[in-house]
Amino acid sequence: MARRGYHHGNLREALVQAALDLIASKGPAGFTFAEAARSAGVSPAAPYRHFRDRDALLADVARQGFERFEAFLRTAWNDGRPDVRMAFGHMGRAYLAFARSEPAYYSAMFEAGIPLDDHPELRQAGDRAFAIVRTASEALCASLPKDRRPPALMMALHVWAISHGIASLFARGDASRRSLPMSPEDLLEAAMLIYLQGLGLDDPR
Amino acid sequence: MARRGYHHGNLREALVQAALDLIASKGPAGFTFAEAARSAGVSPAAPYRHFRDRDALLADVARQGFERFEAFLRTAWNDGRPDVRMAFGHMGRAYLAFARSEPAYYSAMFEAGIPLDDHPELRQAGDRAFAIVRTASEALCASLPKDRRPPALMMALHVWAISHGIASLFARGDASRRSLPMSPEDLLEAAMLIYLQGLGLDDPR
DNA sequence: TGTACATCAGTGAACGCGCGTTCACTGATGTAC
DNA sequence: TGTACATCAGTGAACGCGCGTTCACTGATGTAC
Repeated sequence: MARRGYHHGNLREALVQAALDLIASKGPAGFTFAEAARSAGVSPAAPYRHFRDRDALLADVARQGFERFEAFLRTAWNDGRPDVRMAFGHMGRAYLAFARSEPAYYSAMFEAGIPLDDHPELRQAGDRAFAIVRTASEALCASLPKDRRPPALMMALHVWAISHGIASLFARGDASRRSLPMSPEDLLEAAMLIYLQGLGLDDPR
Repeated sequence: MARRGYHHGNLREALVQAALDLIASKGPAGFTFAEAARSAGVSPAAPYRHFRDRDALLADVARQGFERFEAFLRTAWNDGRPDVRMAFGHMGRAYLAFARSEPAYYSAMFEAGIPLDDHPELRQAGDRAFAIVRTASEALCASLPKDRRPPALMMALHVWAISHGIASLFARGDASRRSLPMSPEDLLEAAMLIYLQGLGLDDPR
């Protein structure tokens, strides 16, 4: 984070990184513009060159988070390889892995209370991440006989909700996490197995 | 909220109510001790007669929330009447109804980031609410043949997670709620039907 | 290659604000006798 | 029933603090010619 003279060189990114550190240690509400500036080694007025205000920075963090999340899920899904069922499982584990390894991003994305109506680019980034889950759900639905095929959108919403529920109750990295008699990953995997069985997708093993 | 002279008469409750209003409109982070005092019509020093500090008030709101939540779920479950399956459905709908009608409580309970280690009474209140879900899950599991009976605790965790996921993504009352092509209640009910089918509980209808 | 100048990204001092918290205090309440 | 007094729940003024934001400014960068 070394300054190279009067100009910082990379202040915008440094502020985002500082915000992430602050969010990680104090939650989205504990993050302040002034402290982000301080930890980037810059005067309190400098951030205004890059962000309209505090909320704009927070929204940008959330947007970047959704973009990383999308890329992360996409990689795990890997276009349904080696097979749809395995890829689906990978995606679920990736969801939890992201929430655990990037609690600050996750928190900015889902818990900062940013009004989506004021930040259309944020909603769109979130929609793009959800689209991965939806694509995966469509592939899985397509493997069911036509007469008992559930709506893929509904399935995607179910998967998202259970993943988010487990992540925010049991896998977040802060002190309000509940303890659990098993790993969040195992809990999610078991839920998915039962759910898919309910849809008529027999366990291939 | 009329004062009856020098003594307020009911300041403790008035502060809790003020905190709920503030949380409802600005989130748990937007709530301040000073503003709660102001809206209770009392000097900024008065709250210290009833709460050690700001966090103590917030934790008390969350604790009361869990107690109401527990009572609410208990009533909906109604000891498994008229039958276990219907009562289970009632409980699920009650979960969402609580999140929607009491967003401030829900937010204090699950999103305020209160460290559970510092507030054992809060963890206990949460555990008691969860116990309702667990009792209901046990009753449902008991109706399955012994050799394919899943662990009731796991089932309870699944139910809690999917309910919480749907509530916090789609049923919360603020601007960061996602829109949905169906009601949260229908989404949850469909998920539960599929899940129970996966466990081998045939739809009784 | 050198120079003038526009543009950009920072400074630093200042502001008003509301917060959490403390303090010595005082008005009201309730109880012992 | 009356009175003295302990206790309780409030006051109001004050404090130090860190915040978000603004302003006129200045140092650095890059580009036209």
